[in-house]
Amino acid sequence: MQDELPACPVETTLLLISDKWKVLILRDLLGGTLRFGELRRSLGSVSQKVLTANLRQMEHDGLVHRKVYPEVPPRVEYSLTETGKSLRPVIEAMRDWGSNYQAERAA
Amino acid sequence: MQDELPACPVETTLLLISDKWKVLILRDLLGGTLRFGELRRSLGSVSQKVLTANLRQMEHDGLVHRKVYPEVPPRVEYSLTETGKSLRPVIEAMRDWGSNYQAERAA
DNA sequence: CAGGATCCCAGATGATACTG
DNA sequence: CAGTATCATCTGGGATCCTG
Repeated sequence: MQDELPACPVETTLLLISDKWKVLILRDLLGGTLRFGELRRSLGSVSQKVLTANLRQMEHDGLVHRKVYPEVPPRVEYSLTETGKSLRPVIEAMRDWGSNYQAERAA
Repeated sequence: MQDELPACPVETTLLLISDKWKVLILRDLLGGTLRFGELRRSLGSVSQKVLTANLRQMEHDGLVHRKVYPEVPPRVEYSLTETGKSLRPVIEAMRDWGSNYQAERAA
């Protein structure tokens, strides 16, 4: 995405994962490798264009690995790089907090 | 913000803090109470309108507390509610990760 | 199946002016 | 000082069509 990183670490993280779908892409790829179509469905309702764009950025940022199989019909698998996997604590923290918030609301 | 929460905890969290400035507002208010103007300056370059809108949503969502002093000139202080403070682990996780990412990039 | 190329839009953000 | 009110802008996102 950008190649100039903000000085603030929090802003740096925001720059890389603050788009609407990136966090959800991480959530799903943390479960393991997925094909483009599988990922698309697991996300809910992303358009191809947007999903592709997000994945390309994440690949460029070193978060996602893209593996193309020279087959017909085409097959492309996405997985997290080590850097991508290292975001797990962030996603988990969000999951935990969201879970508690939902519970509070129910009460 | 919304009153209907998504089923997924991660999405719930996203719904509440995914706006451009909210995470940074949290980052700064985690350091303690701030006046409107102070918060504005510490964020960098938000417009009043946007900052106000974000704070109002966060107040509605129970993350931020707004205290108005009946003085002239006006004085309004913002602080985090307990629910807001409970987001600290999320922000910290982002800070840690961003910090490491910056280091990796430098190398 | 994966994704490139276009056209289009809403909603978030920004800039400015005004006020209790 | 901390807003409110408007108007202008911009871009992420969506819908559709096409293709190797």
